[in-house]
Amino acid sequence: MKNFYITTTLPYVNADPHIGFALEIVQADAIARYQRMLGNDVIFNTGTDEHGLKIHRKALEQGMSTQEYVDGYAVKFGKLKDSLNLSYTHFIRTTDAHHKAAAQEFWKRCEANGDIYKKSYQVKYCVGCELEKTDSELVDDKCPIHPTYEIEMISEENYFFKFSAYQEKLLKLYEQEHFIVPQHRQHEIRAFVERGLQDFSISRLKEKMPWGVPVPGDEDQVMYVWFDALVNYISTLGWPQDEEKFKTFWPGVQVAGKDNLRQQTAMWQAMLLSAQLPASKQIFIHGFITAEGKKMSKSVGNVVAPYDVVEKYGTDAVRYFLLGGLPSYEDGDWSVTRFEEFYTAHLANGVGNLTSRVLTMVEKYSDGNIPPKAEKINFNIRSIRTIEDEFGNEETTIIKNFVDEFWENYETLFKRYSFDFVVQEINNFIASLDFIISEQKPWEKAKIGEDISGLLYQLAEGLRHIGLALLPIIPASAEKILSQLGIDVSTLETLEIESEWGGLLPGTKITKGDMLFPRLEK
RNA sequence: CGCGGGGUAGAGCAGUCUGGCAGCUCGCCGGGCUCAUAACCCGGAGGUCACCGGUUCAAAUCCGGUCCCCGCAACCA
Repeated sequence: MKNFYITTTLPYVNADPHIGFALEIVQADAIARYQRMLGNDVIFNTGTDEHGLKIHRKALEQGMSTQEYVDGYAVKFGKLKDSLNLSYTHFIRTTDAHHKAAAQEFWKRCEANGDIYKKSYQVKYCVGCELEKTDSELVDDKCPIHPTYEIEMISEENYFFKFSAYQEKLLKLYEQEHFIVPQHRQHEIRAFVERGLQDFSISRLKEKMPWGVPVPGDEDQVMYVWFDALVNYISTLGWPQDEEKFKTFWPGVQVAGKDNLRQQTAMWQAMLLSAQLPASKQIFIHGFITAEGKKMSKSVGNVVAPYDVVEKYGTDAVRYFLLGGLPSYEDGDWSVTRFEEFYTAHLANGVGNLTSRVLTMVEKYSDGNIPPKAEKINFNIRSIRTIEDEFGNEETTIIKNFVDEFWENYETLFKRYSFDFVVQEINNFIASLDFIISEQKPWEKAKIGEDISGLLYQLAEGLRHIGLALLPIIPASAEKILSQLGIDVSTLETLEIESEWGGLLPGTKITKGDMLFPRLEK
């Protein structure tokens, strides 16, 4: 048994949960569940990023204390666990005392390494707004809200992190193949680092922005939110107090959106190097979700809320679409038509219907008991994937060969985080069973008194494999399939053992349940 | 010359790294079947792989160029 650590990024709590974050956390959940099936001990971390000016301001606007404000959001994000059936083991809030202490210790290590220095720099300031402005916020060097005021230059002393010192080391890190998945993201960040790095500011004046982790040894400054937030990936593991536990789980796998590429694969990695800690093991970068072909935005009002769609379609339908209906590496589109099409084609007509027809046949033709195993039955599986024997004959393979190949592909695709192809592979398996049923016509054979027990066994056993394969994707429905086949999910062995052909015990009583995926109302 | 993604059947996409019969889902047309959730199975129609040029026995794929769309720099993952 190995230890496996996976973490999402922490969503910033200035808005309600977003379907994009639901994608990220469901992907991480599928990976965590898959790793557990392999028999590994898994720590799966998520949480909330709760510091910074934007949050502080929002709380002020809403007339509540900042703590009250973030507490409310922590609850909202925590509810995703039930809503999306998540299996995370750790939920960290960056306002947790142990996290703040860890962030300060991390700071000290970087400082001890000579990577933190104080510098005064110029900021542009609009007196009208009483706020700092970046160049991109200004039009013709004026604040668009207060064009009659002159922008003032004020100078502020902040701490900086020597990002520039890590260019070579980062480039070295990117030589490692598959450090970032997909590959083109690794190329992208490498190109960015090659262009040269600038030290970045990692603190803010406390009098302007009190809502942050105090900088060790300087009463007047708090950490800039990014610096403290990134440390969560290791503070959640008990670093620095529990060095032993930390070492057994770190480095881990990180999941992040493409907007986070620089922070996760460059800044955070440089920070780890500075604190003399191992770099992340691997970082998976997912794309964004558009809504009906358009970018989701609050002002347009087309933001898809995970709670709404779960309420309408159910947890597993949403998980299935997020993982199987969107490209795993690129941007994808959330549209009601596409969602419903996918649901009908693959959940209702696919796995739902297959489960129903297989179980009904076992009921009707085998008194509801799993029949004896077949020695060998030949199936034509040409519609699924052409497998030829040494004579070039396509029709001499039995379902077992097919299953072995299926699990091989399943593993490869899962380890590449190609969830869309994993789901496609499962759908192909389902289609193959549907095809075999049509081809073998068990109802006809039963009518003329032919023995179909071997065939029924293989179909039920095939369904068991589909149930297993679906466990990380749609856990609740997969458990239903398995329990209808008389399998208690809590007694499952590792995937290596369970994926062997023939695990289903003849004589087991099956119990047909309700429809897994009812058809959507037209 | 800021960074990145994309243009493939009516729609949505895969295939491009590593050149080798252009594929998948939905929709459409025709047929089959009754174990199953109006489901399932078979067959069919539908393509200038954005455009121009090059390399090659062979290009959606590699090389050079052109056009167009989208995202990031502003709430928002």
